[in-house]
Amino acid sequence: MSQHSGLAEGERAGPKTERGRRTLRRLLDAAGEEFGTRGYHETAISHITTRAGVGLGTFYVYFKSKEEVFRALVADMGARTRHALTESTEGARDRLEAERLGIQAYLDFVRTHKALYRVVMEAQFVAPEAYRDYYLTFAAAYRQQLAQAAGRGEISPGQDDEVRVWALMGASSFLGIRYGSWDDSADSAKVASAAADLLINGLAPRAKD
Amino acid sequence: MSQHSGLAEGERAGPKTERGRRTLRRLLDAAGEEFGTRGYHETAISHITTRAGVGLGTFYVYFKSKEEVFRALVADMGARTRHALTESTEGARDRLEAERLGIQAYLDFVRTHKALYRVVMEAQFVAPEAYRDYYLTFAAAYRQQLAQAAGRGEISPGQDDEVRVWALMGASSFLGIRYGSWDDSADSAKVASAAADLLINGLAPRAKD
Amino acid sequence: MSQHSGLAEGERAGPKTERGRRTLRRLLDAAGEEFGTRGYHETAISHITTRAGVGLGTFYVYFKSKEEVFRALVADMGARTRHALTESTEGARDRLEAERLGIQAYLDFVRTHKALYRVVMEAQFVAPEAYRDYYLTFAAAYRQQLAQAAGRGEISPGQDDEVRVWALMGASSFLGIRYGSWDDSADSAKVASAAADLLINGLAPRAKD
Amino acid sequence: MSQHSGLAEGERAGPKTERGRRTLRRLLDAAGEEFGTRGYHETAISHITTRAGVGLGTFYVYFKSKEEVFRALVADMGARTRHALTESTEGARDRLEAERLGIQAYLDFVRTHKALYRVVMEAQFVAPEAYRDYYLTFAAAYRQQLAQAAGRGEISPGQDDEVRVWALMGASSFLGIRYGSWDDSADSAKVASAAADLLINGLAPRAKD
DNA sequence: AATGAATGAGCATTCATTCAT
DNA sequence: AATGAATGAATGCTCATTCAT
Repeated sequence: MSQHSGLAEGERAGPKTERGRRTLRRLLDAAGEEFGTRGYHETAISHITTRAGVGLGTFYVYFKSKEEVFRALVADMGARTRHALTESTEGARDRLEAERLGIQAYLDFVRTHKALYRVVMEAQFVAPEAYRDYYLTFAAAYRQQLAQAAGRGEISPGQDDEVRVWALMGASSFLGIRYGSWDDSADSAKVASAAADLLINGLAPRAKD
Repeated sequence: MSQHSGLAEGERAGPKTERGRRTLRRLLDAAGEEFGTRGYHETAISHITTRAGVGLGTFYVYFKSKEEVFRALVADMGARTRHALTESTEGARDRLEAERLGIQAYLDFVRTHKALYRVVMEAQFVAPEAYRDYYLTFAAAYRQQLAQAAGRGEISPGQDDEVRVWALMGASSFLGIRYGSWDDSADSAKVASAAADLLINGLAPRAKD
Repeated sequence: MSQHSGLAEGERAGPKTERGRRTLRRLLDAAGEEFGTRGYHETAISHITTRAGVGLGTFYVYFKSKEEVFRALVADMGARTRHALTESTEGARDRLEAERLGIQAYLDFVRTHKALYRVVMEAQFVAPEAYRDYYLTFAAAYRQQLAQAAGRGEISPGQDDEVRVWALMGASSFLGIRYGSWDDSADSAKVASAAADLLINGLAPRAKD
Repeated sequence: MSQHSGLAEGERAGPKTERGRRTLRRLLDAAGEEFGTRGYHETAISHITTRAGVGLGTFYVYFKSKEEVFRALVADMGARTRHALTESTEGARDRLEAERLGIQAYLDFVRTHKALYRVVMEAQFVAPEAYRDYYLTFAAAYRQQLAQAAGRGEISPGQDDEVRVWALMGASSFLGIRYGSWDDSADSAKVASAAADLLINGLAPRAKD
């Protein structure tokens, strides 16, 4: 689903030499780290190049602008997240189990990629189209999963899949903020379990209650 | 719960004269509009004062810094949102109905306060504590509602109310982005209904299915 | 014909305080000096503000950009030159005498305004429209003088006044470079006399020759 | 007087291989085109090498600096202009006719070499010595022509040949700007005729008037 | 209370030039 | 001969904030 190229789609021909490729990767990593910790506006290009251990001008050999790296990072992050989720739910028995596994995988992913996660969030204001793309791509794939699962009878048909998808993404996203970014001390399996319980069975009182 | 004072809690004593109060309100409104449409970093103090029709220096008579107005705006928005939600769910028969009403009210609120809504979102990066406060305050009240409702048997006890609250806030929040900010053409009652159906009954296949 | 305002036409409302007016004038003078001696591209805004004795940011209180001061300077110079020429030829008996007086006045003007003169020349490349305007305005006025003089029989009608005007402006201009900018040791009256002799009587052999 | 070598006088030994000579020519042509259309300061070496279809580093195999190519271009242009003028006036009956032919040839030359002509003009600010040389060389040759013609009685002796030469060059130069660069729609023969009439017969009223 | 002028730290970006291959 | 990667000095411009009036 993605080769983790680190290169945004539509990028112009990459570096020709091995050295060039190494520099590019360094720059990308440094940018992710800096943007992710200081935020877009507090990050100066010189912060990135210093961290990457290259000269200031070198940055502009690889990127047209500050925004461009940022966008590349967001796209890269989208591909990686989708990849992680796909992998984590591969072994699920059915969609309901996949939901739980997905939430947990997402939490863990956020925890291990805090910096890049922040980049995605900030994209909302720095590169809105990139942010939109991120979630639109996500939503489209998610909807398909839901439709297929409904077809197989694994989940209820629901009233509107687009609405369900956004509600589900929102739930995970906020749990990611609360239990991934802000406080990562909770047991992610338990959080995922409690969340899955809500999303699978709903708020309504159960028979046994 | 709030008188829509437009003044953040903890604000130092307000203006003494009527003229002063008017200037303050103008500045606050202008700031909301500017921050909400151009974003924090693209907004210059001069944009705000120009829109407010006052001199540049006047801004600093009323606020200590750019961030301060921003924070005041976020706090104000939090109070207003809570107020709107409280009002909207007042007539609900039970918690389940309140959920649906709350979602719809939230969507409508976002739609009618797009600019200020954006301010809240951006607070995540501009004034993280304000953003945290916003949701923490929200979450606390929400948890209480849930606990009381569970006590009354209106909803299932669930595994972890903190988790449920964040999942529910996330769902609404993303629906707010999708159907409030990005595309406000959909029927908010239908969206709320579909969302409430998911959150109340869950994804799991129903008896009738 | 001009009030030597130092302000380009179309300038937005000027400074409101006396202090502001003084700062503007200082900036304008400093810019003229710097551009005139180092050239546009070698001049940094900081050179100008340092010379003017104001802070760097102050520059941008009065001008929108580096190019804007430059253009203001060109326009100002145009007005001043026209003024000087008008004055110098006021007492002339007829057009022929006016030509000689004009050339000499022009030489003297260039010599005493070397810096600003250079600015005009460089405008050709920095602000072509300003340069065009400069000469177009000049040419229009000059043509009128010629037409009136021809009507009075003071000069021959000629084949094409536009051509004559440009040839005459070119002649003066180059003499200005040669005897004004490059080498100002020659007697400007003699140069003007020799030039006027050529332009009035032509190259053709004279009767007495 | 020149073989249009494209190489400035004083250039260090040229390329040894045929390939090298071709690269040099390409670079020179590309530089002329770029400098001539974008101007010196807007032209980056990379523009030149891209247009020439060679690598960036290659430029420095052939030129020591950006200014060096520029100067080479100016010198080349001087040689070519002189050549064109010499050729155009070869068949003239006398100096007066040569003047007219020269003006027309100059106009036509400017029109067909707009880019390079701009380079010469800009030399005034980029490489003043080159510009000086250009006109000094010109002036020297012109003076000689005038002196000889005066000796032959073809033109009046005049008061000062240096002055005459500069006035004449200026006239042609400005006509070149006005009717060569800015507006090349006029009939160059007519313009030359009107200009020659002025320069040959002067402004003074004629007998027949 | 109101304001406009002044400020300078800060930053993105450009580009001529060098150099190892 | 050819080149692409690397560099860092240089600079235009923005803007939050201060302050004298």
